[in-house]
Amino acid sequence: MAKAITSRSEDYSQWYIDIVKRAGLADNSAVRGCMVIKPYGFAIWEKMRDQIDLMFKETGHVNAYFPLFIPKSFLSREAEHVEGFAKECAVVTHHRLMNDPNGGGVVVDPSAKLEEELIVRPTSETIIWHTYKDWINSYRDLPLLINQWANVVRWEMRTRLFLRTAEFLWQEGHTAHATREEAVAEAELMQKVYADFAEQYMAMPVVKGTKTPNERFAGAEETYTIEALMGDGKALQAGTSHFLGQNFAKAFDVKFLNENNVEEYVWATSWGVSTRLLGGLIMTHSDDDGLVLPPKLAPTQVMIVPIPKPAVEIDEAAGIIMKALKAKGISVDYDTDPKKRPGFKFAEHELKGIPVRIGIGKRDLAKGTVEIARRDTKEKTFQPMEGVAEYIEQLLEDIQNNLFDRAVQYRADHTTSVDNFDDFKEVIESKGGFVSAHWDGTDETEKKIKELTKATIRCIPLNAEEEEGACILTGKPSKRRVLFAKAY
RNA sequence: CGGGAUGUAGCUCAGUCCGGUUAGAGUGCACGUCUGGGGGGCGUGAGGCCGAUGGUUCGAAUCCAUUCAUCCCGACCA
Repeated sequence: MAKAITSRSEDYSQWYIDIVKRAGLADNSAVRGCMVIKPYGFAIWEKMRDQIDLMFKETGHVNAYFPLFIPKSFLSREAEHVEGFAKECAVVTHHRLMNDPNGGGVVVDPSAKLEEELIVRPTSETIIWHTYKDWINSYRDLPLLINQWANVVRWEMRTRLFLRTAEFLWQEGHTAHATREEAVAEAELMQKVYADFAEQYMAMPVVKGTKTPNERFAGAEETYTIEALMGDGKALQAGTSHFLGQNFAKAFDVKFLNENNVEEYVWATSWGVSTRLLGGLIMTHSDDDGLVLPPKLAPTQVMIVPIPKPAVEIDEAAGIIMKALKAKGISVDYDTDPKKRPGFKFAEHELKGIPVRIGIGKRDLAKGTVEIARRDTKEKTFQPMEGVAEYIEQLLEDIQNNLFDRAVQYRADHTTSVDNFDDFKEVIESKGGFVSAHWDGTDETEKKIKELTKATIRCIPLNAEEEEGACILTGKPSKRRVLFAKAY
């Protein structure tokens, strides 16, 4: 194993790949664009998933599961939707293999051609709304608040571990409502749920906003987004929530009778976050020594390392500490591997982002203390054995808060307001980050700016104040600033 | 789909230009040993149809052709 990972300043992209691989999060697989999520990476995903799932249930949603395959014809029911996804779909055309009569292994059996091809879901609006038609008849059937945890496939041209893979894991919520207002409220609520999760658990600050028509989800009337800023100054769309209007209800003929016995189309939302969040987590906190995990999402929050190796007194002290930590609901492990040396273990656990390390050596024990090292700042202190669990409980909270504060500060330092196009280009090209600027509200201007600078409008922030201004490109009047950035 | 590159040990790569016994290194792995407060030292060992196919040649990892795959940079995207 090489001793160091590529430094962030040297090659950010390679640094990211090094972290993912060396920390044991994921690997490339035999299938192009598809990754193997390794146990440690999956453990983090499980922590995230469990928490998000809890938050969904607290807001009244239930889980269900819909098929992986979607009849091809479903995709063409909603015109914009097919436009948005058709180019990147995997298609199942046959259902059987046979031995090659020429001895070349197995080949597709031409007689097993499907009557109608099946699409491997890139997202499930169509199959779900086809199903909802049967489930919804009356206003009493509404709202329908359903989520599913699933894998989806989008045949991307270029992939990156976690950030963009051909197959990825996600959740997709699909809700049906009696009124426009209620559906809009739902879409906004889920954006808030995502933002709360990102900030309180991932310690990743996000900007809540709406997408421009150009960046909107295919088939949506409004897309609410949470946008995070990564360590290289690029933005990451971390989660989206869509108000779908009546588009899917009309495409799949989903109507209900209201209280006045009048037939109406249903109003819809859909919303999702994916394993991409793991990429965001990595790029928000990690450093040149490896992964840095916020305590709330760390599979192991505390690692105890015996120095230099396990021994009776050390094992005893470790046992006492572990018991006290576990009683507080803190996950802790004791690294008893006799073959590996302390220095190796320190580096290894730092690489894996374990928030707190406790070093116990005989020298310390004689003084009744242990060494405590925090991952986020690399600071080490000596603490008395007495009350060490309370100290660590507080320390984990401090680390969680410090990571968030640090990320907020970074974002503040990398958010720039500009009022003319020269400054805009300069900031996008050199400093990066979010650029707050006026825009005339047109598709053409947005596309032109993207062409010229590669920056896109990440969102129209929810909290944007009304402010008279002039579009940085065209000089036309604008009522508020929007956030631009280069994005993943 | 355009542009660029690479396929040799589990991993990272040298060797290829200029063909010549038995294909190398580092790291990882196994065993032994001395160690032990920030990625240890020494010793021994296992591990390869040099991406695939076909050619040229007395002889191919090396030259030629074809092919497959992967990676990077673009356009597309959560």
